[in-house]
Amino acid sequence: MTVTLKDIARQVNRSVTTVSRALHDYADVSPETRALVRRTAEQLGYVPNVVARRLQKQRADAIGLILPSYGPRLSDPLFADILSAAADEITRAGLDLLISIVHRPEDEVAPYYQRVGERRVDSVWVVHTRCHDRRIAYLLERRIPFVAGGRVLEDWVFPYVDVDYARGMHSLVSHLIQLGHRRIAFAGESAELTAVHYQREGFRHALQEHGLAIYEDLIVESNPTQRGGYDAAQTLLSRRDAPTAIIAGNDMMALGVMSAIQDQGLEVGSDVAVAGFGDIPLAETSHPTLTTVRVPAQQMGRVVGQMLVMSARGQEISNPYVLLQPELIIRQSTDLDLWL
Amino acid sequence: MTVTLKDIARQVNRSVTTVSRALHDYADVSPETRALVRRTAEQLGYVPNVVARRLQKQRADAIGLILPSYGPRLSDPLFADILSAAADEITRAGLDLLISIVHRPEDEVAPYYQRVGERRVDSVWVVHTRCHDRRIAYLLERRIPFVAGGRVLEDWVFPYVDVDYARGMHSLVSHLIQLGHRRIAFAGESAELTAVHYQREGFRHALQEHGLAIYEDLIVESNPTQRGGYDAAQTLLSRRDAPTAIIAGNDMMALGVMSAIQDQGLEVGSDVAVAGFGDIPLAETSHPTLTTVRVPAQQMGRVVGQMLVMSARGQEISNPYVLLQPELIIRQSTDLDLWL
DNA sequence: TTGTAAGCGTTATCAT
DNA sequence: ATGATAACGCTTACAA
Repeated sequence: MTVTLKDIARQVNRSVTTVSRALHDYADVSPETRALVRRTAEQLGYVPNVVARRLQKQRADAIGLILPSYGPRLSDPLFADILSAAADEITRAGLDLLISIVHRPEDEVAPYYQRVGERRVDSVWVVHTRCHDRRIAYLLERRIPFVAGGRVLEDWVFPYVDVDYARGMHSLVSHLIQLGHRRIAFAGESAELTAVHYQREGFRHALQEHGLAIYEDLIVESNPTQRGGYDAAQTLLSRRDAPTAIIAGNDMMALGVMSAIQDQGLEVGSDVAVAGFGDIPLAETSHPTLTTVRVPAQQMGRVVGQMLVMSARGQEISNPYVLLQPELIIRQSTDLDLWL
Repeated sequence: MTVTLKDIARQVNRSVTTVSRALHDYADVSPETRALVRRTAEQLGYVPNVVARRLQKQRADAIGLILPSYGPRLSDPLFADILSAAADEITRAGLDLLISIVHRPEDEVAPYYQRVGERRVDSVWVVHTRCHDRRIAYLLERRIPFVAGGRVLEDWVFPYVDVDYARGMHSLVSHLIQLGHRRIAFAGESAELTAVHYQREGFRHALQEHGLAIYEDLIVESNPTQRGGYDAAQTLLSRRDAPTAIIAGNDMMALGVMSAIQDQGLEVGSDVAVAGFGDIPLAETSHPTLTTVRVPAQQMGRVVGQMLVMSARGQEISNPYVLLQPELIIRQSTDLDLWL
């Protein structure tokens, strides 16, 4: 049924070797043979068997993404954009992108070793890094090629792409302070996550720099969902000395924060300012529109995709430590006068 | 560096054949040998090379998802949930799920043939089916194993999982009519999509059944985004004889519809009723909360995943035509009295 | 310019 | 109960 090099070879009365070389445009094949082989291959509908090639080349030509079900959800718009862009880069390069889901934290490292050991993939993509990430330690220890979406707080050396959350947070807090806010809160996901760690760091640093007090009870942890934002805001607003501004770790949380404020009969932007991180499409169309720190998701995806390709090919990664700069997008939720 | 069967064989002084059989629990291996082999494999850290196995078995043990960049976005919450559940089923079965992105409609069929021909995948998953879908025609013609997420309007026979949009729409329209609405609009994506076709069909059918006129100019097409819903609502509301209820093809569009209504100074739920399809998390937390036809995304994913696994294994699919029933979720956007 | 032969790591067939 | 041999489809020394 399926056509192999052997079939072509028989047809054109040449050896399999010659056919292989002809198809790969080797110089030491006569033009006539090359043409004949190509024509015949076309005619017979030859499609190379990549599995055989992989066995011979000892390369899987594939990249693995292991997605913790407790980690970034595919439905997270930002992550979806990153993933799309990365998948695009990877398929463009002729490699496969394999996705698998892992449910329990205790199973989170084994799949990496397994997939690489089994030769399913050449390199893996680690997402949602934590400050002290077992996965990274494991991969480094076993010398498994990988690229991380995010840094860690250890002084380990490995390729990563990350966003400068501290800087983004700094410009956001400065913006709020300029508007006169003195009691600013931050609600983020677990501080175990490197991203959240840097958000908190930027938060504290900005307050300090402006000579403002840091109220630790205004730094809270919550789920990275709209619901999580809602709950956190409720708690914060019920405090005596409630904050006049609430920053959320991501835009979905920020939308939840806005809901909570509105449900208390307060006005977002005047009574309480709100801001998020990400700049998902909803940020622009919410009521009021949402001030946010834009994360360059597509660029992240492109870059991480390219790095993964190099890593999978065993090439040196040209620029292995990439820190992308976010951009502050000011909208109505911090400044109602804005009519965008 | 990497341990193969040969290494184990040498170590235990047996043939490669025996080692292979021992590891696969064949009956014709002595208990001692089996134990010895297992122990040694463990000790040496043997990991089977699936590429070699695939070549020998002539199976890729993998499933391909080819995602049109103009089709369902990964960030579509519903699709993300379907995909997660399917990926879970697939990896549980020991198969790989490969994702690739295709950009141009003219390139949308070739990748299927290529991936299967190259033996990268055994079976493919077609999403976002259209009424007359070239992809399905192509796959059937070439006898490529596949499972479709959605039906077509041809009388072709192939395995699919779909949602009964017509029925969902019917109960939604009935609900609105009961509330007294007579001018109901529907804004959906292109009617080329089977899902939208059935939504329209259910829409017309429900009106007919209740003896109401069908105003064709209240059936409009728009992008499946919040923006698309916003624009469609603006157009609809500017008509003389504007509708008193607007149904959107999905929840994101419905949110856009709500924004447009609010921006015109009208109240959602009293002045104009709004409903969507999907029941994404945002539907429950929007202001007002959104009436919607719940799509059982996770179940869809599980089912399609299981079907793909059977298909990839060359097994007969036990129940190849699955039509899942949606559920009407009534919230404030059609009935402001509801205090949920 | 072309061909022969070996090898990638596994499984299957057929002996012993 | 075990082993020798071939085969899966391809690439690549090496030889001619």
